[in-house]
Parts: sequence; C-alpha cells; structure tokens
Amino acid sequence: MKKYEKIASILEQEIFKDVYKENELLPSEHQLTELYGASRQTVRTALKLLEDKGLIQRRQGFGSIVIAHDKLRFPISGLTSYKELQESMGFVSETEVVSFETITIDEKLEKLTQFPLGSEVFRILRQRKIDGKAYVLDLDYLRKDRCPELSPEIAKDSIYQYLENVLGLHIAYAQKEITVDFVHDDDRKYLDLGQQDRHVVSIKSQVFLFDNSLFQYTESRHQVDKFRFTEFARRQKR
Amino acid sequence: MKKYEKIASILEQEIFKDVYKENELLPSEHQLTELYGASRQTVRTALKLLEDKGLIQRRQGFGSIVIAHDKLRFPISGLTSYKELQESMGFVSETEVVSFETITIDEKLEKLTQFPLGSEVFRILRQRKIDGKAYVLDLDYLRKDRCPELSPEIAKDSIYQYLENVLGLHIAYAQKEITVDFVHDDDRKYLDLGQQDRHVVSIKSQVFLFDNSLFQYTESRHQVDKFRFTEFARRQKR
DNA sequence: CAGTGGTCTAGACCACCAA
DNA sequence: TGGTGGTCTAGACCACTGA
Repeated sequence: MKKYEKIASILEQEIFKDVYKENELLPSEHQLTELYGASRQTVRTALKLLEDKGLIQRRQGFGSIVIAHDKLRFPISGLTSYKELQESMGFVSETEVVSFETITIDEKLEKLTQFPLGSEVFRILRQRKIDGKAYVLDLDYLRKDRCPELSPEIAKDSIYQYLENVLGLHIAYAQKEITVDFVHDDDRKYLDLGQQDRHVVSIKSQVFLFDNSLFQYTESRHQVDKFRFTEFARRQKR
Repeated sequence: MKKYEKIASILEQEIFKDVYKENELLPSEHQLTELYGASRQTVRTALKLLEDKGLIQRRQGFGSIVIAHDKLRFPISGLTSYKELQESMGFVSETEVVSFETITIDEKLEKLTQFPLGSEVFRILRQRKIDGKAYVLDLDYLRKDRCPELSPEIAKDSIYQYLENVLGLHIAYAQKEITVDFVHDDDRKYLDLGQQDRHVVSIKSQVFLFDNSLFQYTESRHQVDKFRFTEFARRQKR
C-alpha cells in the first residue's frame, strides 16, 4: 500500500471512529507530516483523496473540516457493482441468471452497444432479487475476447470480482445515463412489477478499460419505487 | 489564472480542436514541462484536472490518451444550475416565479431541510419552461441571512449567478438524491403532465458553502419522459 | 531496453483567515 | 501577525509498457 493511501485510510478510519468529529478540524498539514513522517506533498495527496470522497472540505487559511457523513449513504458515485453495493448495505441478495449466450454483433446491436460489427460478445440477462422479489433486471454485453472463460456460474456470483481478482482486468471509467422508460415485455416477465406500473428506471452504461477500449455495455432496469441514486457533487471550476 | 489551470485549459481547447484526437496520446509529461516551462508537478496537476473531467485517461508506462468526448454530453456531473445547463445545450428557457416568500423553519421543515428550527429562509417555487411547456418544477429553500437582498427578479434570472458574481458566495459541494415519486397536487398544477402520468422524477439536494454550512435545500421535480441524467464515473479505489 | 507515468522528498513563496 | 492551505520548483527513485 502506498504511503499516501495508508495515511488516507488511517484518517478515514479515525473519522468514522469519531476521533475527528463532524465539523471539526483535522490536524494541519504540517502536523500530519510529522505525525506520519511524510513530506507535505504526500500528506496533501492523502487529503485530496478524502476530499474527493466527500469526507472533508479543505479551506485555505483555515484547515480541513470533517464533513457530515451519512453513515448509510448509498455509495453509488463512481463505479460499483450491484453485489458490492448490496453487501455494503447489509442486504443479502440473490442473482438469477435468466440467459447466458454468445452472440455476434449485428448492425442493430452495433448502434446500441458501440461494439464493432461482427465481434463476439456474451449476452447475459440477470434478475437481482431481495427477499425473493426481483427489483432489478440487468442486461449485459461483454467483449468475449477479454474474458473467454466467463460462465453462468461466475455471472451468478459477481462478474466484476472475477474480472478484477481472477483476470486482473482493470476497469477505468464508464459513461452512464439514467432515464425513465416504458415497461417492456421482459420487464413484465422478469420483474415483480405492480399492475399499474408503466415505467421503469433505466441505467445504461458503457464501461471502458485502462487501454481505452470499450469492454461492456449494460442496461439495468429498476422498479421505479425501489430506485434511489445519491451523489456527492462538488461545484465545478470553470 | 494559475499556471496549471492555464496549461489544462490550453490542452482542453486543443483536444476540442482535434489537435489531439480521440484515442491518441498527449505529449509526455516531460515534453509538456518543456513546452510550458513548468515543473513536472505543475504539469501533472493540469493533467489531473483533465482526467477528473473525463477528457483523458492516464496510463503508467504508456501515456495519456484522449477519451472519446461526446460533444453534446449533458454535463450534469458536478454542480450546475438549470440556467447554465440549458444555455450550454443551446436551449432558450424561461423561468416563471410562482411564489416567493419568507418563512420560518418549523419542526416539519427542520426534518426535511435540516435547517435549524426558527431560522428564516426564502421559499421559492419556480417553473422551468421550454417552448412554453413546463417540464421542471423547482422548490428552493435558501438561508435568508446569507442573501437578504434576494428578490423575485433575481430568481427569474439565475440565483446561482447572483450568489457567485454579486455576493461572492462560493458553493463548495452538495449531496443529491434522485428518486421517482408519485405526482402531487403542485405537480399537476404547475407541470404540463400527461393525464396518465403517475410519477415524476425528484432530485433533492442539500447545498453547502465553503465554511461547511448548509445554505440551500432544493427539490426539483421533472416530467419522467423529459428526464435524463448522465454521469462520467471512474472506478473507485477502495 | 528506453521512455512513460506514479510516488516521494525538501524547500520556497503566496493567498487567505482568525485573533 | 502567525498559522493555515495553495502553488510551484528540482530532483530522485520506482513500476510499468512496448519494442
């Protein structure tokens, strides 16, 4: 673990343990350099991490204040997989793999997914259940050449975990879009919708690897009344 | 303008002018230090800015690649006001101030907004219209002591612009939540909803200043089929 | 292997805040 | 005015990539 990560993680733990309380100041950068035997820059890199996470607010001429941290904040800024999410919230969730197949990208799918025409991808449809009720329906397209050994068993567990821990595939970034769409046949079939429901929340994502290549296209469809998205946003400098 | 901001903004312009094209490499950090007569750290700070904006992807041992940039990407990661948004998209929008009043926080509002009991706030209800149709309904609560001169005229234009440019009030961060809610009476009254619409998208935000104080609570209600939220997300390091 | 970005140091000066 | 965070420099070594 890098030095600045170590410092950041110690400070983070101490914030959550209320060693440093909400609206109070962290030790100054100068003090932190002495506390951890690091240069100022290293300390600042650590503080930047905490700032990006929304844990502290730095203020010139004053210090770094601990921000109010909702301990049950839904942590979906950044990229996080469904399984990680549920576990961090303390829910036990199940995943049912409805279908798992290899397909070739045709013109229609090229438009939708942006994968190159003729390339082979996995097409995976999964139900996400909590207490036996299906609240989320995931449709994934994944480049087969990057993970040829992917199987329904892995898809039932966590695909991301497999990609990262087993294949060492590192995901870099994603572009996501959230809209509200009309209910489709598959939604009716695989989601436990109310009869009157006409809409679902749709989250479409394109996921890229570090080499800038498109790796995954996903559409995740959520029952409207179970959907919640929270974000910590900083004012953009323009 | 700081040196690293200057470097970042030059590079950004060049990316948009296709001097550096998508999927191509930027000059190396070493080359950039010579190009701009800056230290490596300064160059790196500039590149970090571009990375945070989702314009480039840096890769150890390789270089910084320009990411595909959708020129019409809806830029709502970070904090941006409605007016800024519409203008950046090239739409002409109007705002109607439905009501503008000063109220005192009672127990019910304390729970909702988190403003202290007994404090005075402005309560502003506004319709956002495009082509004469109301698609968005905004309800704002703002601490009166920080902007006592706020008026309906200012609210009709842009509150954020006034706060930043006139009062020099700097907004630091916000916590936002997006959900789908049932339509209320006010939605029916002030939004041009279809008869069958049962839901609206609700975006609730708490907005904080640099001194960590809560300044604004807003609920923004959107017609479901006009709502779209996009986000550029990086994989979180955990 | 040479070249890239990633981490880290030590030190300087500046801008800002509170007392 | 002293202490804080913000910017910037010059230099070092490490980790990784592609040829």
